[in-house]
Amino acid sequence: MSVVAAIRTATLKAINELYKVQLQDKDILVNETKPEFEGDYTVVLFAFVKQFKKSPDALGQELGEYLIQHEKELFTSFNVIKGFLNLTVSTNVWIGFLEQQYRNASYGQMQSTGKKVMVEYASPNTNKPLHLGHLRNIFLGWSTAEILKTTGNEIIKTCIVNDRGIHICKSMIAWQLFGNGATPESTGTKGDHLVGDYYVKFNDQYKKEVEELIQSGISKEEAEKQAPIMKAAQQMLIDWEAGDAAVMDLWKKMNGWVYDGFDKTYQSIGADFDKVYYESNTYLLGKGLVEKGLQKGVFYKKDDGSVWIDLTSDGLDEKVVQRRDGTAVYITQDIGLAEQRYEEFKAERNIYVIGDEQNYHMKVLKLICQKLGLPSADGIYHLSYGMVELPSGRMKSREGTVVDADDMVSEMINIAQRKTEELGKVKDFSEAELKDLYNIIGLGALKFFLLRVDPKKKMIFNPEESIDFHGFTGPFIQYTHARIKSIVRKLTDDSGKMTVISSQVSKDLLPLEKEVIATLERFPLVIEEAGNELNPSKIAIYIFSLAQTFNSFYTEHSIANAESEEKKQLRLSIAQLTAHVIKTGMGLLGIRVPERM
RNA sequence: GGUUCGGUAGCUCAGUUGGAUAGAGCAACUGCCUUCUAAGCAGUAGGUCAUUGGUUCGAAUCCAAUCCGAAUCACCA
Repeated sequence: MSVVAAIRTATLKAINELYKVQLQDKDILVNETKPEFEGDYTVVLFAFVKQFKKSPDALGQELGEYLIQHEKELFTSFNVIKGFLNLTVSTNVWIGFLEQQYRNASYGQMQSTGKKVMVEYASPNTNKPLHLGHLRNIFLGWSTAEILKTTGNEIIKTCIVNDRGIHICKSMIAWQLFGNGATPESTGTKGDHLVGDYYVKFNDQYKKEVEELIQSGISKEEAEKQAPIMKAAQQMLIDWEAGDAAVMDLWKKMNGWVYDGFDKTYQSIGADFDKVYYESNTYLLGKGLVEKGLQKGVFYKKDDGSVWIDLTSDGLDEKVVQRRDGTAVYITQDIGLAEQRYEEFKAERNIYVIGDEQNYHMKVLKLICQKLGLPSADGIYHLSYGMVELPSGRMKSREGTVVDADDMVSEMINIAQRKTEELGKVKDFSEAELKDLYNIIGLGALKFFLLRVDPKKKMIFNPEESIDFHGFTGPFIQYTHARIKSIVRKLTDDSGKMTVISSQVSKDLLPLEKEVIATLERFPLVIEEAGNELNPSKIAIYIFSLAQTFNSFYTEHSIANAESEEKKQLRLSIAQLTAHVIKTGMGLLGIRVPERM
C-alpha cells in the first residue's frame, strides 16, 4: 500500500474511533506538505469542520494526537496550522520502502486486470508522408498503450490505413501525367515522399487549370468542377471501384511505395502494430447495419432513397448513413469496422487516438453504435488530442507548410550529434555506439517535447527555435540517468553488488534524501493516474521532477565519499532506484535512456 | 448562427478536480567545475490567473454574463 493510501486509511479509522462517523476514501484530501511547513503529507480538515462541529484547530489536535498514539509505525510527529494537519512520516517507512524496492526490477508494473484494450493510432492516408501531427498521434497512442499495459491490461495496437479514395487518385493521376515512370529507386526518393510530391503536383496543376477557366469567363465554382485533372481523378476513383485492372495495378504499385516509406519511418521512431486494417477492405462494411438500423427504426429513409439518423434529440444534427446511390459513407464504414474489430478481438475498450477536429464525428459514431445496440458501443472512447500548429497557424500539406516527420527526426538526431561532439564526453565510443547515442538523444528530445503537454491541448511548434536540450526536456532526464549509471558502475561489481560491503543502510535521512525517496514512492500512483486519464504527460512531468530532485540531492551530497558506509549504501540504493524509475518511466513514453552520454 | 474546447510570467506549459504566500522550463541577470559527468546546481527578477458579477470559511479551479481565439456543424474522408 502506498504511503498516501496508508494515511487515508489511518485517518478514516481515527475519525471512526473518535467521532463514530464512517467516511469514504475520497472524503480524505491528502496533499504533499508545502516545503515551507514541517511535515511530509497534509490532511485538509476544513471539510469535516461543519460535520463534527469542532474548530479546525481542535479537530487537528485530536486527530493528530490519535494518529501519533495509534499509528506509531507510520508517523513520528504532527502540527496543525489553520485547517491543515501536517504529518511527518516515520523514517522507517521510507527506509523500509527503499530496502524493499531498490533491487526490484519490476517496480511500477501492476497486476493483471485480465482486461483487453485496443488502441488505434497513426491511421495515415497513403497520398503523402507523415508530418509532425502524425508524430504527436503516434507517440501519444504508443505511450498510452504502454501505460495501460503497465496498469495490467492486455493491449492490441491497431491502425486503419486510409488507402483508397479521391486523395490517392490525385497522386496517381499526377504521376501518370508528370511522372515519366519515376520510381523510388530511379529517383532515390523515399516512397511516401515520392507519392506525396505528386499529390502536391496535382494541386499545382489543378490550381492552374482553375485559374485558366476563370480567365475564360467561367465562375469559380464551375471552374473547380470542370478542371480536367479533377475530372480525371474522379473518373479514376470510379474505375478503381469498378476494379479496372490498370488502375488497380498502379494503385497497388504506388501504395507499395508508400508502405515501404512508412515502414522506415515507423522503424526509426519505434512504432509498431499488432493488427493493421486497410480501408480498401473495410469500406464496404456497415451496409448490413443500415438494414438492421432501418428495421429497428433507428434509421429512416428519405424519398430520394438516402438513409438518415436523427440525432437532434441528443443535441446533434441529422446525419446521412447511406447515400442515395446506395453506397456507404465514412461513418457507416466506421460502424462496420468497430463491429468487425469487436468480433475479432472482443476488447472491452477501444481507444481511438484521433485529432480533436473529429470530436463531433466520434460522438456521432458512438451514439449510433449505442442506438443500434452493438456490443462494441460502450467501449468506444475517443482519445482526442489537439493539433500541432505553427506560429503562422495550421499546417497544410497542400500549401507546403508542413513539418515533415522524417526531416524532423533527422534534424533532431543531427542536433544531438552536434551537441555531443561539442561536449566531447564519449570520445571512446565506437561508430555504432555513437550512432545509437545520437538516436537515443535526438528522438528522446522529440518524443518528450510532444508528450510533455496535456494531449487535449493544441500545441504550437516553432521551427525557428529548435527543440531544447536543457531544462524540462528528454536529454536532461537522460543525462541524469547517465550520471547515476556512472556512479553505479564505479561502486558496484558486475553482479550489481556494492564493492564496499556494508550490512545495512543508514537509519537517518537528510531532507534531500527523504525527498527523493518520497518522490520515488509515488511512482505507481502516477502511472495509475496517467492510465486513468490516458495522459502520458503526467509521467513526463513526474519523471522530470524526480530528475530535478535527484540532481539537487546529487550536488549536495556525495555518494562515493559519504560520511559512513551506511550512508554510502543508502545513497547508492536511492541512486539505483532513481535510475530504474527514470528508465521505466521514460520507457512508458517510448524514450530510451543511455548508460553514458 | 448552433455545439464543443480553450485564454495562467516576455515565450512554452504545470496547477493533485474547491485548500496554505499561484509553480516549472526557456529567455534575462548573479554565483558555482583540481572531489561521484556543469546536457548540472544555487539564487535574482518577472503575475489584475481574459473581464465583471455570484456561490462560501476559502475560487486560477464551480455558476452566470461579456470579450478574444480555435475546431466542428458535407450524400469528403
